[in-house]
Amino acid sequence: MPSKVTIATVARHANVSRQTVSNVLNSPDVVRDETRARVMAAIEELGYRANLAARQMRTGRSRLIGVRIDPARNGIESSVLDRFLHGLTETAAPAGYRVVLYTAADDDNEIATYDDLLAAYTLDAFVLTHTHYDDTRTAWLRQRQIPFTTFGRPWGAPDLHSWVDVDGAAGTAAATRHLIAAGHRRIAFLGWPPGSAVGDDRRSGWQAAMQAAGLPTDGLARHAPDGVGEGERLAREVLDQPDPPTAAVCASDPLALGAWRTRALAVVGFDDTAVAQAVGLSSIRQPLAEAAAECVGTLALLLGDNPTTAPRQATAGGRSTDPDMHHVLLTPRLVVRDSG
Amino acid sequence: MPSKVTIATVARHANVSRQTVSNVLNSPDVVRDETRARVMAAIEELGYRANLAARQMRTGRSRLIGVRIDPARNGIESSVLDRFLHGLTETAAPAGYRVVLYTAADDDNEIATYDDLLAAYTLDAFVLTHTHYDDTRTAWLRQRQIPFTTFGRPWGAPDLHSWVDVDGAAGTAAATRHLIAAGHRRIAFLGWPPGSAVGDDRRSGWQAAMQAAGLPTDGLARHAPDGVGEGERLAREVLDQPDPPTAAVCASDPLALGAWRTRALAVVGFDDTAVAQAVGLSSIRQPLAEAAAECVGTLALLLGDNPTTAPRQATAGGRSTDPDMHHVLLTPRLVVRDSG
DNA sequence: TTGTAGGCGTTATCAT
DNA sequence: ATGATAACGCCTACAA
Repeated sequence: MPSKVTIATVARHANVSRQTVSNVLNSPDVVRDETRARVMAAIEELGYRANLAARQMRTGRSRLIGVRIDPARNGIESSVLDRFLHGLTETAAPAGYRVVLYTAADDDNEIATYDDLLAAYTLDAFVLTHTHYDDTRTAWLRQRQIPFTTFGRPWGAPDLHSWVDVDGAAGTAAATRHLIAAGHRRIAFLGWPPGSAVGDDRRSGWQAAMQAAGLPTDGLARHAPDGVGEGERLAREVLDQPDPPTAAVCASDPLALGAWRTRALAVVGFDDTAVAQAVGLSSIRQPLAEAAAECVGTLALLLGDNPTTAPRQATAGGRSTDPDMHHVLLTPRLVVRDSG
Repeated sequence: MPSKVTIATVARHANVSRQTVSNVLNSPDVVRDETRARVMAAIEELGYRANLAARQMRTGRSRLIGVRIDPARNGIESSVLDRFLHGLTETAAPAGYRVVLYTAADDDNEIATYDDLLAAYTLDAFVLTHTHYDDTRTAWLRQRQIPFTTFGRPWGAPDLHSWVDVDGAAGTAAATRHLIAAGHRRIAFLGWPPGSAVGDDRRSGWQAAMQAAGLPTDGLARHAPDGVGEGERLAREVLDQPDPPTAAVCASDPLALGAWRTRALAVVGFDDTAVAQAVGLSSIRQPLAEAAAECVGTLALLLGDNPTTAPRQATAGGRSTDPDMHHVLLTPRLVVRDSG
């Protein structure tokens, strides 16, 4: 039973005091080489691992990071969060952190959950997803000085915390340029109703790329809630007018799939979901693993981990009062398939 | 700062000793009504929450459950695990447990991770997914008496632990009967190469239903690795023979989508993924939220939680040596859409 | 450089 | 029924 190996066991085994063992772990440079080697050998041999609960009582740090998991909403978007979550888990582990999941119905509910998670489990930090206009969560966390970063910019709010995001506008712009290069001149945009931060951003990329190419956008944008049926409807709408488009940039894969169904448009979707892969839809793919890694890196910074220190031992420093905010904007990549 | 409220604070506030507060929390029946009420009021007023790290040092229990998260393999299956994970997180919380994520490349790697998670974080239990033939993980856990349950039966191995699963054969049987009722007589099965436990199971349901209806199955089964392209190829293969089928039951949505593409077969897929929903594929849907809830229930049993006790206080009993094994087999549901 | 002495917040044991 | 005391494993002074 390896769990019974404590720091005292190691100390006895290496003929040193418990304190020396602790030093080897937390301040290796303060102990003599020969001694350190002996202690390390004992640790190895005994398969010792520091008990985090005990450590936490002293340090107040749990090495646990909270992330929300959402229900598979439209059923289609899920793969995005899924990949992000996997990336987070994978990069957090070598940094000495583990990911704890929670669910929440809305912002208020999520804040209550923070409170609970903080009080009971003493989570070290949170990664927030799905940032939106009037996001109340960030203020709550900031006020309490809880370390956190968001996957998503602080839309429409002052820029007061670290964040990581993917440049949606750059994605739709790239898609638009790709279609222009393929010879299209009339290119529509099918997106969500104005007012969703992410949706507005994606639309702006199309608009900018069109304007940069000297192409008109009047009457070429249509908006509806997400969905395949809606996508098809919007597509027929733009097609059913004088001088119809020959291509469409879409804010999501479902919308794109609907448009693609008409077989009358070249189409590019967004998020490169399983659906796009399955039916051969061109789509814009977010670098989610990278985004996750950046989130972990940001948190490590916030938590005062020394990057040069070995993962597991990295404990020392108290969390600095206000490290520079970290802002990372990643560029998505267009995946070209049959649809355009 | 609510985290500073300790059991001592409450004790002072209620004019009792710390121990009495602890009793109110862990053995409510041992304390006088009047006292309990006073303590509860203090707890409420102060917003006290037990510190789990400290509790863990005494009890050895972390109220943390480990679950593996996989990379989005084929990119299509992800939604299944995603929904399961969400269900787990959601039902674990009211039971007083939180879900911790980890990744692992293979069984050996996963076992090493158990070791780590157990030693460092003292996880209380694990939920294993993706059980398979020659699964080495369960033996390791059993040997160490680590509480766990699997989502998936112990395929081809002695039945020595609790598990929850969905009856795949029942699903394909239902799909087959549905197609028969719709008038089909020649019904193919498109699945994965023999040797995958889940795949073999799904095939058996089709076979049984066909035989029960007195219909032949000779030459109507085809196997290939998962994928849309493969599905289409298999479909053409069965169609390209004398007396071809008019319908196909498939082991997965990608295979079904490929078959559906030929427009020559009625088709039913498996897992009701986002793809099926998007393109209107009939598919068999696993009750993943229920499965997750059953897993949590099983673990609660294994961990000796008293179901009648309020969630958060439920701590008392030591884990009993060998509670009855829990086996739950859930029935999936056929979702009928355009494809058959 | 190494050892000794608390104490983090809980719960279990044992008195009262 | 309630209260004092010890102990879980670790880390951080401080002393040697």
